Amino acid sequence: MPKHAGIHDVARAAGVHPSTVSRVLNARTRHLVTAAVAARVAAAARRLGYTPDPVAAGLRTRRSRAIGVLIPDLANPVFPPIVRGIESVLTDAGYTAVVANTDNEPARARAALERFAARRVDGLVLATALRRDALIARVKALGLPAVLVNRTIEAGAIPAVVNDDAGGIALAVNHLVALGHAAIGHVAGPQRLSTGAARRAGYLAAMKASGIPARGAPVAAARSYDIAAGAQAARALLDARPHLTAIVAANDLLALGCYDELARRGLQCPRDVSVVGFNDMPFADRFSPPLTTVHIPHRLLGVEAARLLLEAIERSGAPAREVRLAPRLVVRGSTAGPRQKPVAPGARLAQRGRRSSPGQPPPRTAAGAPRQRYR
Amino acid sequence: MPKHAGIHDVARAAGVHPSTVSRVLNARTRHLVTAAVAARVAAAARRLGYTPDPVAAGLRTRRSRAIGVLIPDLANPVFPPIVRGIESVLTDAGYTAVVANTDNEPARARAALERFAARRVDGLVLATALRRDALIARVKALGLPAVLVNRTIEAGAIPAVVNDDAGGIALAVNHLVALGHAAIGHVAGPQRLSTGAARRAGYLAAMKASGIPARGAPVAAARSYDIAAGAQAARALLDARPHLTAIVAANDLLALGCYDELARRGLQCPRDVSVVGFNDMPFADRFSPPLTTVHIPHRLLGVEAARLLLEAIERSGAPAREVRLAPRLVVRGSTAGPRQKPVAPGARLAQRGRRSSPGQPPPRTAAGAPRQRYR
DNA sequence: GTGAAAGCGCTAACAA
DNA sequence: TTGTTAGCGCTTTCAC
Repeated sequence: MPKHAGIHDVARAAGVHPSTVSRVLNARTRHLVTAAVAARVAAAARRLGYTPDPVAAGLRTRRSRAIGVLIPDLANPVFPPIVRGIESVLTDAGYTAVVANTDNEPARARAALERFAARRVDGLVLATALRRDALIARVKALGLPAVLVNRTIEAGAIPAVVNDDAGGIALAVNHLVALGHAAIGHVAGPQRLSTGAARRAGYLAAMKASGIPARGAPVAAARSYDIAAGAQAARALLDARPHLTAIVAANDLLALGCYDELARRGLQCPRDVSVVGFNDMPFADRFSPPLTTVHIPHRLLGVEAARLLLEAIERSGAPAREVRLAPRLVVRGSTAGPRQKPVAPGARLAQRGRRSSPGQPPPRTAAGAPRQRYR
Repeated sequence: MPKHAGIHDVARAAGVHPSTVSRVLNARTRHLVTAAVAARVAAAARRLGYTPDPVAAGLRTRRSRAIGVLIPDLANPVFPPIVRGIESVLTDAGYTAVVANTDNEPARARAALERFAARRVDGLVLATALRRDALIARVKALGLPAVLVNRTIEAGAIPAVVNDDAGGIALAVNHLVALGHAAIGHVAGPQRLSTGAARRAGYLAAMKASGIPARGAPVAAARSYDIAAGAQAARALLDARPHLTAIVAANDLLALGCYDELARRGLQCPRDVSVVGFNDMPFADRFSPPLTTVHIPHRLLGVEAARLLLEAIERSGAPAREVRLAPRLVVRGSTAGPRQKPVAPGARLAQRGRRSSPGQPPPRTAAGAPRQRYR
């Protein structure tokens, strides 16, 4: 059984009343106490190994100093750095971050939210937001300060830290256009998520800005942000438009799905089709080929979200700011100029081992690709 | 301001005494109450949206129903699945998992432990254990039930869920020997960690069992489990033994470091040197070449750890069991038979683009490698 | 089977 | 400046 010294023990040892001990230990009230007494109390506390119980304190003050963090999928490598950013800021501010996984299921998110509410968390960081999210209404009903991170909601009177998704996709599209591509398709993310919708819109806008007509900008949306869904969407996209020379994927996992579908068709990346991802997840530089992608400042996203939340907790009247972080393009080995002649639709596995035709720019292979390390 | 209905509100609404409400809501005491009254109370509770406050309850019962989880590095992809396994078991059992990152720094681990203790967690899951870990003494002094996961301590009277590290490494060594390798080196992990030490010992034992003399089993230990340290160790290893045809790395990140060092020397994997990793981290099948590695059941590791902890909490007299999970080898593209003639020590970048000599078994390339998906 | 009362460890108001 | 008192929301004796 854990045995903790209580405030009474310290008070007895220091020969003062418990409330004095409390005053000494609380930064806001320490100045109300004689230096001599404060020293005596501090000494007794140290001697007894006394740790104030923040839970009991919270019961009285109605502040738990705990923050609930909702993550859609910890196994998606984008989120751990975000979590660490959140955690580091909150810990430094004296809060405890309690993170829960939702597996992208609204029901789990709801359940986790209720557990957080029951534990009387002081605020929430939500990385799970849908564009139209019933959870938000519940959060507001509970009166809990909350900040969204990475994903945001449609009509947002709630602070959020997001990427410039449209701007990031424009970077990708422009990179491909500069390489000489015109037949560029988009494997979009789930349209119920702000990232999926914003990146899709950004793709369409960037294509238009490049003078490519709307019908030359095909899109297939994936049902979720994972490899299998990416492969499925790429398949639909390439079935409809076999002559595409480049694909902009809405995130890196979808890009990996594109890799798979290209391989299945006997097409090589980037020789036959260039692929760009989004997020620059850890190890994206290790893929085969190393993935050209849009880098987002993962950790900073978490840091800013936590700061915004602390701000919202301090003065609850503050307006709901949205912080938008700038992404940047990281060029690796999955993009190259288009081939002179697009591959025939029937091209199959036989082609796999073939070397690039002479006269073409040499394909960038995994080994030869310019490699840029993450971090 | 969050507004929660309290037990008194429910009592008033149901026309009973608060203690009766408490009895109804507590599974252990519900049978002490009339069915009629119980129904009335339940209805009132639902109507008011009453959620019992586990924190206040904990103050009284001295059980917080919270478990602290210490993770060395969430950004290492091995840990998220472990965390999810832990979380799912604990959540189902009515506990809240509070996870903290230690960045592999004992001081942070200690600080996090003290925060956990202050919050009166009911138990701990530690993924951070050093072979000789001062933290453990503190945990025992606090009287907290604890379970180790993945890493364990030297002299262990504390329950743990670990991999059969030696057995896993034997799988790797035997695989290489079967391919015809004899000049096999080991890039070991940090020797202050049980995984680093056990895998090193396993390597030496397996080499010996294969009839390879001890001096033919060179080892270089990395300072930490990351890519840079792996590259550094591989460098030392190859400087000392330039004729190695295979390297067994103590984990996947170290294996990636080996990839880097081989590339730097103008050597190709697996043509010139085969590499085996350990852990089968997510996306290991995506590397270039896809990594042959020892798969460990990440999620199950977490699940078992959580179960063991719950067991330890229920009956604190239980003996400290150690659960050892069996790994399995996953063969991908980073291993192949050795070349007839080892590459000359001076071989350099010029060699990079060279095709494999005729008459050799064709190197397994990324595209052609047998690929086995994780999950 | 139900009500009454005390108290978990702490803080905040008020009194001295 | 320090002590006193009440009570945060709950559980658990103990009476009835």
